Amino acid sequence: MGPVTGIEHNDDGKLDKSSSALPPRKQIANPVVYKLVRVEGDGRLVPATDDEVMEVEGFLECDNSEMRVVADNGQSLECISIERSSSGKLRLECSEGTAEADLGKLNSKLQYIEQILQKVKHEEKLRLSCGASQFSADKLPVMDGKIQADPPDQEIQSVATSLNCTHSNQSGSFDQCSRPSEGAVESGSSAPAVYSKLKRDFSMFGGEICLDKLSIRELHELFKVTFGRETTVKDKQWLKRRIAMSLTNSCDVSATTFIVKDNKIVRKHEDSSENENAEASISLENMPAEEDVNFKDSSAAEDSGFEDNLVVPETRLGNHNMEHKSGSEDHQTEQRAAKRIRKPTKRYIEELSENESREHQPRLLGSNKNIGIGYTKPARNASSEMRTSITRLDTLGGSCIQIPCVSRVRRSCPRRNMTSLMTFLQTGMVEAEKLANRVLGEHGLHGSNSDNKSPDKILKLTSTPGKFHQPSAPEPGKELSPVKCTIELQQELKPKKTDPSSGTSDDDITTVPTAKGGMRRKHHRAWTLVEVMKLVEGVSQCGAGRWSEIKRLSFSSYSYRTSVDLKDKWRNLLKASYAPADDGMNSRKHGTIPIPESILARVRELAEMNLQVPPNLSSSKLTAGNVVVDRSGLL
DNA sequence: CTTAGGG
DNA sequence: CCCTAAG
Repeated sequence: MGPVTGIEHNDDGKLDKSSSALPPRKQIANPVVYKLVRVEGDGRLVPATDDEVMEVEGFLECDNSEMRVVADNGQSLECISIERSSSGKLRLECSEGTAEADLGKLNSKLQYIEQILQKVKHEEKLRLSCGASQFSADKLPVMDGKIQADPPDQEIQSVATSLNCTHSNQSGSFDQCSRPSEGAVESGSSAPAVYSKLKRDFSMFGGEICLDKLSIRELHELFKVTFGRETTVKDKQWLKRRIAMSLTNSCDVSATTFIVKDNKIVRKHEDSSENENAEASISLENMPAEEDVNFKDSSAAEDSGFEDNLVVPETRLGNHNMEHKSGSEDHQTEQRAAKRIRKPTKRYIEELSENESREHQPRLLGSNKNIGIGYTKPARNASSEMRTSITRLDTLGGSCIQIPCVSRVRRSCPRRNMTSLMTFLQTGMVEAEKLANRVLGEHGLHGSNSDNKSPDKILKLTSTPGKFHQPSAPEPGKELSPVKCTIELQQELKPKKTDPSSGTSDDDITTVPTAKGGMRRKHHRAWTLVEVMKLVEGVSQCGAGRWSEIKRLSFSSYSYRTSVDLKDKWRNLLKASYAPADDGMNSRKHGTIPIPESILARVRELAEMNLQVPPNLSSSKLTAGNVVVDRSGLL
């Protein structure tokens, strides 16, 4: 959803929290050291600035006491099953490996949760503005307009689900926790089960309503109780919102599971006020109810598809819960929810999209739209990407966004990095896709999503969250792979089949977007043996120097090889054939592919031929045919 | 536009 | 590979 209405600040999204140094006590208690870092688009972690730290500080402080618990538990418990990678924005760095992973998960979850919350909030606001407020009045008091609930939305459900999911992880303890008064909480929901659950969760808000009546001083107290720290903020709205958030979070936390935590929370609430207590209990209740089921659902949802933002939110929720569990208290969660939330993500996304859009979009639009779609399928491993893509969707609005993501991915991976296996798969897949596309039509519209899908899938499977290199379908993926034979065969076949139309598709792959004046061409494509052979053959047939002709005859399929390229390559071949004479070995330079002696020999012959023949050839094109014959005979 | 050659 | 000059 769009902009974050309720959220005040925003971290840019990239920021992450974690922290180590800031709160002294935390360090003491917690064996794990957290560091606040910003995750750059490329995945690098950059130390957070003071400002950023400040933003997050609150969380840290609050967490101090519990963080440790979380960490411990988290490690042993396995905080999150959901694996959304932190690729995007936030990431926790931990000194401890295990903790690290968990934390990362938690963070990602938090992010999702935040997003959801924002979304909900946003919706609520809208609703309120529309006059829907009545709705919330009784059942769900509107906290700040934040979340209330209109359960009808799937989003809410998803949220609930996610919450439950979290619980499920730690299910054992949960059950014990309690679900005392589900009925009471539910108050009047005629909605479906899920819905009702939500309501329950939100019932907490009921307490919130009271917030409105509270004086600032009272709010401060409440704040203190809730977050364990005092606040000097005089903004009533802010306080209310904050508290509301914390409450919401607390619910999650309870869900998360730790009894201990629950206890803590409960205590707090008790101290603070009746309302809070009620909420806490409620939240607990809610969570436990659907634990397992929810969890599964959420995961399923992810897998099923990201089309809806909702899905993402779910995931996030899960993460969020995890975090709570990990150690963050209400207030932590709250802060995140309030601050981090989506905005950052959006920005982040936008930035990314911009960068990529320059180069990728043009290409994508023209040739591969499908790819984007394919991504939609969520893969856990690819979570980071997924996220990105999703985000993009939000930003751009619409399916279009997805495409960019894909392109982006492609971009990131120059192509070759993928393992040979990948290449192999890709080649096959890509070609198949291309063929299909071509058959369908070159328009670039490819009607077949399926084509895209498969590649995407592969990519997802293969690729790891981190950086993602994907050779990507769009690319011809011909020669890159180390495995020459297979690839070569494919390549050869492919060109012939696709030749006619291939030009277009190839272009996509190869062309260089060159936005400004910068990038000129593609990312150097290594010459494959097949290509070299073709070149030699072409030269033998057409004669050296008639590159355009050779290009047409032998390289029509390879759009990325221009006549100039052929010429250059030939030049290199000549050099190679002559100079090193042969190492004795077929292989040539390290990086370059080994050129079989036979080919070199042939190149030499042709070279000699050219020396002799040139006059003849040059004499006339018409004679070319004759010339060719002669040559062949000579050879 | 195609070649040829230098970077 | 890229760029440019020359035809």
